[in-house]
Amino acid sequence: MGPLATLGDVAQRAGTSVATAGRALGGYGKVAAATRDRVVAAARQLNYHPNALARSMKQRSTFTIGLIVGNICNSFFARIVRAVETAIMRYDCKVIVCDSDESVENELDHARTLLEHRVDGIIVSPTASETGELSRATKEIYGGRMLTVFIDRAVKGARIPTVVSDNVAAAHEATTHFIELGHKRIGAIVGRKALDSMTGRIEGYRRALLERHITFDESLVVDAVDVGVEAGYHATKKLLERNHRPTALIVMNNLLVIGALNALKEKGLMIPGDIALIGWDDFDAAPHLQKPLTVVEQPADAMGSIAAEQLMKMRSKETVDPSLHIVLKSTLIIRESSEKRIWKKS
Amino acid sequence: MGPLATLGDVAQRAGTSVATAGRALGGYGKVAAATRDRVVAAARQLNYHPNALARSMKQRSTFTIGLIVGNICNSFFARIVRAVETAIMRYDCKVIVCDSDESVENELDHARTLLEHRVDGIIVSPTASETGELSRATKEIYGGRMLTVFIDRAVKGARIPTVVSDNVAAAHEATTHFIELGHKRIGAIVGRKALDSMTGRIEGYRRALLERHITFDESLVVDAVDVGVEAGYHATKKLLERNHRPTALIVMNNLLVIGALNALKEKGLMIPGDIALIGWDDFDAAPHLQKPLTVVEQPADAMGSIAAEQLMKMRSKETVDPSLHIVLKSTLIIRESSEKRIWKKS
DNA sequence: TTGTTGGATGAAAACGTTTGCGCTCTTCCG
DNA sequence: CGGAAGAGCGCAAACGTTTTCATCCAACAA
Repeated sequence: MGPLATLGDVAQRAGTSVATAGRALGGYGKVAAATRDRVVAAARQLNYHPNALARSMKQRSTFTIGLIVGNICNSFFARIVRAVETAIMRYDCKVIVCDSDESVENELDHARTLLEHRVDGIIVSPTASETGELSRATKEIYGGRMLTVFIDRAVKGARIPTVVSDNVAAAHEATTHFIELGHKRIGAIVGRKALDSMTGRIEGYRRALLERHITFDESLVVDAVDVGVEAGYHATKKLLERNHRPTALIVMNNLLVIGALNALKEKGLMIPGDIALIGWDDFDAAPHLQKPLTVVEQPADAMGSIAAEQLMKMRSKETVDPSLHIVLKSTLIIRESSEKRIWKKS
Repeated sequence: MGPLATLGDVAQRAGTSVATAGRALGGYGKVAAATRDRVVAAARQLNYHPNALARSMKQRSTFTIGLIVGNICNSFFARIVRAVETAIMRYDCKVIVCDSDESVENELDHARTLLEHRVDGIIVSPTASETGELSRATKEIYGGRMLTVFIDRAVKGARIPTVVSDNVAAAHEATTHFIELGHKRIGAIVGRKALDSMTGRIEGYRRALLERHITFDESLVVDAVDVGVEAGYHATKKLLERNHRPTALIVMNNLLVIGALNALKEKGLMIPGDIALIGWDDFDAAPHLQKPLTVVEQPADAMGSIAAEQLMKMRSKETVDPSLHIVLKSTLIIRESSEKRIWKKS
C-alpha cells in the first residue's frame, strides 16, 4: 500500500525530467507528441494521480469553493446544495459543503476552516443578521480576505453581494390570501426572529394586515427561537393554548411546519376547518398530506445557481458591486390546507 | 486585499525564525513562554491563518475524509451525511460531501477527485453492485490506495468493510405484515434492481411469500430503473395498469414512494382501501400524509456514525478485516397506510 | 575550572507541483 | 552559408508549512 506515485516517479520511468512529465500530463507548455505518449503510458502504469495540494499551492487557487448552509436535512437547503454544485461544476470547480446547524459559532468555525483550506470563495447562508454578531468574521473572513456571497439571508451593514427571495412580498401575498378567505386572526410562527429572512416575512405579514385595516397583534407572532421540528411543535402549542385561538396560521419555515402539524394533530384540530395553514418551502410530500399543504415556494434552484455564478464572476476578477442584492420572486402554491370554508358566525 | 499573511510574515514581525513561529502557533516542539506570546500577538495583528495545504503536504495527512452519497436530496442520505459529519468531527477531521446523482460515472469522478485531494479515506454508497462495473475503480481507488468504507450498499466481491441495514429481514417483515393482513397480491417497486440493497429487499420479499405458500409472481415486481420521484411514478403507473392489480404495494425507496403516491392519486385509488402501502425510510411528513404511511425505517444515524468510526480505526493504522460486514436492524413503523381492512370476497 | 546537561532557537531540507529561464537542436529564410 | 526563429526539454526556484539537526547559552555537578 506504499505511497502514491509522484510526478518524479513518472518522469523517471518515462526517462524525462519532472518538468516535462508535468507538462505532458498537465496540458500546459510544449511537449513533443512522442514524449507525451511515453509519459502518459508511464503515468498509467504507475497509477499516477496528481497531488491537488501541491498543484494548488503553486497555482494559488484550489478550484474549490465552500458552501455553508443552516441544515442539510432541510430540503430547502438540500436543493440549494444541489443547485450550487451543478452550477459550480461547469467552472471545473468543486464544492465543500458545510452544515452550520444554525449556530453562529459553527458557521464561523467552518468559515475559518475553509479559509485555511484556501478555497477560492464561499457561499454562506449567514446565521446572524447583524454585522455586530459577526464583526470579527466580516473583517477576518467574509469580505476581508475571502470572496463571499450570501444566500437566502442578508446581513445588515455587510457589504457583500447577496441572493435572496422576496420574503416581504411572499408573506404579504400569503397573508392577503388568508384575509381574502375571511380570516381575521392569523397567527405566524417564525424561526429565529433575528434572522433577516424572518424579519422580512414578519414585515410582509404586518403590512398585509394593516393594508386591510386589521390590527397587528404582536401576541399572534410566536418566535420558535430555533429552526427545527421540535421548536415548531412547541411554538405552535404555545400559540394554540392562548385563549382566543387564531383561525389561520402561517408557518415560516420548512421544518417548523412539521412541528406545527404535530401540535395540531395532538390538539385534534382539523385543517382547514378549525385552523387553516400555510407553510414555507414546498416539499415532495406536501401535496399528499392529510390536507394538501399550501406553501410559499422559494426558487431554491435559481438562488443556488445565481449565487454560484456571482461568485465565479468575482473569482475571475470581474468586480461585483458589494452592495448588490439580487431578489428573486417566490410563488404561493395554493392547496387545500388554506381552502375556502363556510364561516360560522364568529 | 493582498495575499494572506504567511508564517514568514508572522516570524518577521515577532522577530523570530519561521521555525519558532511555527512551533509557537502549531503547538509542537518547545518554545519559551515569552516568545510564544510575541508570536501569537504578531499572528493576531496580521490576521494569520495557517495554510492547510502546506501543512497537509508536509504531514502527509489532510485530516479530511470524503463522503459520496447517491442523492443529497434524499432525506435518508441527508441523515447519513449529518451523522458522519458529527462523528468525524470528534476526530478533528472534516468531511467533503459529494453527490453521485446515482451515476457510476459521477461516483468515480468524485472518488478520483478525492484521491487527488489526498483525503485520508472515503465513505461511499456505491452506485454499482458488482466489482465488474467498477473494476478499475476498486484497483485504482477503493481499496487500492484509499481507505474505504462502503455504506448502505455492499459490492459483491469487493474486499472492503461495509455497513448496511438488514434489507432481507426488513423486506421479509414488511411482506409478512401484509400477508397477515390478508393480502395475497403484493406488488413491489424497486429502485435499480442491480443495486445490492434492492436485491436484498426483493429476496426478503420473495422468501416471505414462499414461506406462506404464495407464489412469487415476477410481474408484480417492477424495476423503476432510476431512483427518483419520476421513476417511482412511472413504475407504479405501469404496475397499476396490469389487468389484475395488486392489493398491497411495497415501495422500496424514499423518493420512489412519493412518485407512487402521485400515481395512486392520479388513478383515484384509496389507501389502504383500494391498495395498501408500505414505504422505505421514514420522513418527517410521513405521519401526516392523507393516510399516515407505514415505513421500514433504516437506522441512518447509526449507519453513518459506525461507518465513520470504522474508517477512523483504519486511519489510525488499526487493521480492520476487509471482509467485515456490519449489518444493522431496520424497524417496521406501522401506520394507517397498511392498516387492517374489511375484505370483500376476492 | 571544566565538562555535562538540556532548553530554546535557527538553518535548511523536505513535501509535489508549476513555471521562468536558458540551453540545444532543427528548420527555414535570405 | 549565416543567422533567426522557435520547438523541445532540463534546471532550479518557488509555494508555506513541518521537522531534523546543529548550535548556542545558561545552569549545574564534579
